[in-house]
Formats: sequence, structure tokens, C-alpha cells
Amino acid sequence: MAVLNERKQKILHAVVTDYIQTAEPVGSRTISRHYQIALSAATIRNEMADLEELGFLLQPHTSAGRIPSQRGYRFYVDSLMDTVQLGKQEENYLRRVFTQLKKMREINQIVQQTAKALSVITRYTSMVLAPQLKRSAFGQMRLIPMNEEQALVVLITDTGYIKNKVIDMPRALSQEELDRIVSFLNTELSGLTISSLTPSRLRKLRRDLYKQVDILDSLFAMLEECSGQQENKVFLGGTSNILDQPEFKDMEKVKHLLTLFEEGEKLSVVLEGAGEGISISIGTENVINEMSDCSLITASYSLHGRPIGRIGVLGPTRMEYARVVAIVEEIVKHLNNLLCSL
Amino acid sequence: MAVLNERKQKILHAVVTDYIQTAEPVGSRTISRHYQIALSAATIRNEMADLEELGFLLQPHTSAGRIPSQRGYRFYVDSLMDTVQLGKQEENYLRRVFTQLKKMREINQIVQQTAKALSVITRYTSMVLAPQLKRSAFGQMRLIPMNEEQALVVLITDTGYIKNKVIDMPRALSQEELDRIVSFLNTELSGLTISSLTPSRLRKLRRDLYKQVDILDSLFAMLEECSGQQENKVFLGGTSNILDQPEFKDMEKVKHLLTLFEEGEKLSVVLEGAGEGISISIGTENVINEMSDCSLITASYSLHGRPIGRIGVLGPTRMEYARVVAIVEEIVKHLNNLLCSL
DNA sequence: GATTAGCACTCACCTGAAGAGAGTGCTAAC
DNA sequence: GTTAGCACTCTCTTCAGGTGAGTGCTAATC
Repeated sequence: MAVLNERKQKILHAVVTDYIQTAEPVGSRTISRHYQIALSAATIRNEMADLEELGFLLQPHTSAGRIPSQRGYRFYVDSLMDTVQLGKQEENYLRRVFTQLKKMREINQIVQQTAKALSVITRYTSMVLAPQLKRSAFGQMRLIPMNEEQALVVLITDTGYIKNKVIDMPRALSQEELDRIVSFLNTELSGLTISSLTPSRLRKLRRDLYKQVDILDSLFAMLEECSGQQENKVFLGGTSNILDQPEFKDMEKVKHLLTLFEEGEKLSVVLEGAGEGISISIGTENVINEMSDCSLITASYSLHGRPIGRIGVLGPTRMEYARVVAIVEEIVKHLNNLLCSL
Repeated sequence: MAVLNERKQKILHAVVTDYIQTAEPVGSRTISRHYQIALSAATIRNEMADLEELGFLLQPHTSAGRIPSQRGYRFYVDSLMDTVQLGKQEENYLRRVFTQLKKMREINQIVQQTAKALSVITRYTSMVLAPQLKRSAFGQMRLIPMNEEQALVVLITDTGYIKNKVIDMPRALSQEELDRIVSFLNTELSGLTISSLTPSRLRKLRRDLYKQVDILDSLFAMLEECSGQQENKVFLGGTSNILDQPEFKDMEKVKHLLTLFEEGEKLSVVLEGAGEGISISIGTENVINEMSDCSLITASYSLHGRPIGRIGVLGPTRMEYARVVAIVEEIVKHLNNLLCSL
């Protein structure tokens, strides 16, 4: 891939930033006027024709200005994008939100409210992958009998995440029997990550506890379920914000996206896919078809230094990358801090 | 209010049903043709002019057909609407869904999935008010120490609903102390409805337990929170379905609705407002401004005979009332059955 | 007196033509 | 290598005319 000379980079930068602001194809005149490029429109036209040939720009039709191609955005994000400082207002808003959130205890709620704040401040749609059980370590487990046939299992991870599940008891067990089972499991499993609770490992445990086998089936079924990926909850915020984007004035597109928003499973796949740091996927780089007009900026958040979920912003490919990256980074910092203090 | 003669009723009925199907203003010719009314178009025109004067019909513009007014829909719903049988397909679908749901244990999940099914089958947006803690009775409570400073409270209602909350412990308490507190509360509170746990009642209890007072503050704070209306969670299904309705081709309207969908608090108010049986509110009969173009059909669902939440369908005022009513009734029947068997 | 046929009229909607405006690509001059 | 000039392209808006569905009114009919 030929590297672009400085002038082409400047022009590409100008096209991208202008188009991000206006959502209108950018003409050569606009660039020579509004950006500090001491060149005439004609020269810029030539350069733009080159950029188009190289695949960084697109022309919606012959007599229109240029818009960035997906490749154009990619180059902008990788090499051209300036880092942006948060505004005073935004900083204050975040500070206020997180002081409020400090009062909350439930991690899911905190994360959900964070998503909301993220959508408010970015004016895009936000998505959060809720804390994933399987990334945590086993903490302790309790059994609470509810009646003759059922008991409530409470599983607490080392990260303070709590999961309930009602299970059937094949026969009534005395409190002592239950206590024995539970304390055995607690010592055996303590500190293991949930995802390491593979069926084979559970089978081994079962042999050791052979005498109380009936209830174990139910208990193990629950543990297995936890180590599976069932638990990938996704919260959304600001879904109506997409309607403000001119690229979504087309009902069909909106419909596709809204439908996607209802499919938590699909969304969680997208969010899980990325690595650990901040990640930007543009247009068709997203695996999901419905998102081929969108870009997604995500980052992991952590509890006690261990990444347990992801938070991100979904917008049109024409998204204000620089601003959103700054905001996401800042919000993750806040969120990590807050979660640590729980 | 003048009662309409039979002929006017027939015509109104024809206009409403036709408009519900086509979303187009209904002309006099259409009615004399397609409906069994042995009258010429001209006569029907006269009657329609009367119906308009009486406020049951509206004319979008001079040379268009008529559409039902809000009052027209109201009359239709109250007096004209036929009862509809569910189709074989729909019945089968519901049966299948609920056989699936039987495997689930968590009531919130069941209710949420029911909402989804409701939206699929009606092709409108569905809303469910999740089971309300405050309508249930206290069952039992457990305290699980997590570390030196924190403990997990698990509250189980008689309806099998489970609520977790992490609380701070002012000082480390031994397991025995905790057990004593909890077993005291369990016997004292057993069988009371959550909403009856008023601050004054809690104060009285506190006096009796004066010795262990530190932790009680946290515990009582939790109980108070439960008896408050915090817990009004609303689930939505099929939000993208509104986009299929021609009356929502206008982006502004969609935007308003989507924004409303994000405000759970507002929605819960709407759902809570209605009585116990099936309830239909049309257009501006809904308290919420954003819903003045919509109609909402809701019904309560119950656990052990006690209504604990509401389920409903939101559509345009041009909604297929008869069909939706039939579906909602059927689904509530299924749901009640299922919840009973938990 | 109720019903109907006939007719002029209204209004939304579609279509096609004309004109404006933005921006391009190419050529020739600097 | 850069720029000015110019013809050309293409979209978008506007407007006029035509079409069709449906009405309200009047006069004839049952």
C-alpha cells in the first residue's frame, strides 16, 4: 500500500473532518477555503482524484464532492486523527454522573447507567456488555431451601457479582446435608475462574461427592450454565439517537438496526469479539451485516484489574471518532475506579 | 350522547374495520361495495356526513374519504367490536412458546419472553410491567457475609421472586449474630406484604431488636427500598414493529416514541395506572403525551391468584383491537397457568 | 319522506420540464 | 508543478398540467 504524501494526508484529513461535521460531500473549493492548505481548488481537485483512485475517497456521483471511503476512515483513524480534550462541560457532567453512581451497589445497574451517560454525552447509541460471570472467579456459594422441592442457589464471584438460580431438589434434604455439600464445593472451587469449570472437571468433583449425588446434578447444571456463554447481557442507551443522523433517514436502515438492537445475543458477539484496549471497527469491518453502515468504538472495563465486560458507542461511519474515543477512554477510567471501590 | 341508529352503527363499523386494514381514508363507494349494506354510495355519504358531525368520523381533507375519530374508535371498542377467535397458527405458536418457557425458572425471564412472543404474534410493540416486589408477601430472608464489611441480603417472597442486595456492615458480626437477627426478622415479617413494610412498622421492629442495631439500619434501608416503587421494571418487545405502521413514517413521531421507550419510569406509570382486567386506552386517553397517536391494550397477570404485573400491546390508534384483545387474553391465561406451576 | 343518480367541484398525487447550483475534469497559461 | 477558466454533468427544487378518488348538492325516483 502506497503511503500518502503529506499533502494528500492533509487533504484527506480535511475531507474526513469536514464530512464528519456536515454529512455533505466535500468539494475542492470548500477545502481550499476553510482549511489551511495554500493550494487552489484545482490542485486539490487533482489530489482528490488521486485519492479516489487510491480508494480513500468516493464520489457519490460525477458532479458531487467527495466523501471518505471506509478505507479513508480507517487511514484517518490510524494515522491522522488528532487527540481531543474533553470539554469542561463534558468533564463536569461525567463527574456528576459518577458521584451519583457511587451510591449504587449493583454492578449491573452501574454499568447500565454508565451506558446511558455515554449515550447522552456522545449523542450516539451506546452499548455495554454486562459483567461476564465466566470471567470471574468462584467466590462462594450458598443454598437456601425454599420449600420441599426447591432451593435457591446463590453464587458470589470474587468480583462481587451475584447470580441466583432456583433448582429442583430430587428429594428433601436436611439443612445439614445441604451445608455439607455447599461447604465442600466452596473449598474445592474457591478461586477457580468460572470458565474453567468444564464438564470434565465437574465430573471429577462429582465422583468425590458420590454419596449426595441427587442434588449435585442440579447444582452442576447451574455451574455449567454459568461457564457457558448464556450470560451475555447487553444494555443499550440512547437508541433513539440514531434517528438524528441523516444517514438514517431511510426507514429500512433504521428498522434493521432496531431489530438488531433486540437481538442481545448478536450484539454480545460483536462486543466480545474485540481485544482488550480501545477498538474501532468501521463499516463492514463489523461482522454483523446490519452494522455495515456503522462504526463501533469499544473498550474493556475492569474489576480489580481483570477485564469483565465491554462498553462502546455505535454511530454512523461518519462518527466523530476523535471525540468519541476521548469520551470512551475517560468514561472507562471513571468506571474502573468506581468498580474498584465496591 | 345520542345513541346511533343501527344503520349508522353498521357504517361506522365498516369504516373502522376497513380503515384498520388499509390505513387509507374510506370512501362511500368502498363501503357500499365491500360491506353488506344495501345502500347506494350517496346514502352512505349522507350518513357519513352525519357521523362526522356527531364526532365519530374525521375527514383529512375535503375530497378524501373518512377515518374514525378517537371517539369513533371508542364507540367501536365499547359497542361494535366482534370477538375474534385465535387462528390455528397463532394457537400453535403460543403453545410452543409456553412449552419452551416451562423450562425456565426465573420469573423475570419468563415474563420478558412472554412480551417477546406477544410482539411477534401481534406485530405490534409489547410492554410488560415486571412482577412487582411490593405486591408480594415477605417469604424469607438470608444474610450471606461476603467479607469483613459487606454482606449479601437475599430476600425471597412468597411468590418466589428473589431480590439481592449488598449492604455494608458497620462492624464485623459473627455468623451467630447474623443468624439471630435474620431468624428474628423471618418470624416477625413472615407473610406480610412488602408494601405494608412502612417506615413506622419497621421502627417498631427496630425497638425490639435494639441490641443489634448497627446492621439493622442497612437491612431496613433495603426493606424500605423494596416497599418503595423503585422496582417498576418494564420490558419491551418488538419495538421495531412500530416502524411497519404507515402512521409512523414520520421520523419525529418515531423519535418521540423511541425516546419514551427508554424511560422505564414513565412507562411503568402508564402500565400501573389501569385496573385489573383488560383495559384499552385510545389516543389521548393515555396520560403520556408521546402516546397520543397510540392505543394501548393491557391486562394483569397473576401469581397464585394475586395480580403482580401487567402485560400489554402498544400500537397506532388504528390497531386491530379485536385481534389484539383476543391474543392478550389468551396469553395472560397461558402466563397465569405457567406462573402458578412454578 | 327516504333513496338514488348525476354532476360539478375539490384536493392530493404523479409526471415532466425548466432552471439553479454545486462541483467536476480538462486545457492552456503562468 | 500550479492555477485560472470553462464547458459539462448531475442533483434538487419548483411549477404547471393532468389524473383520479371522493365529496356535496340537486333533482329525479321509488
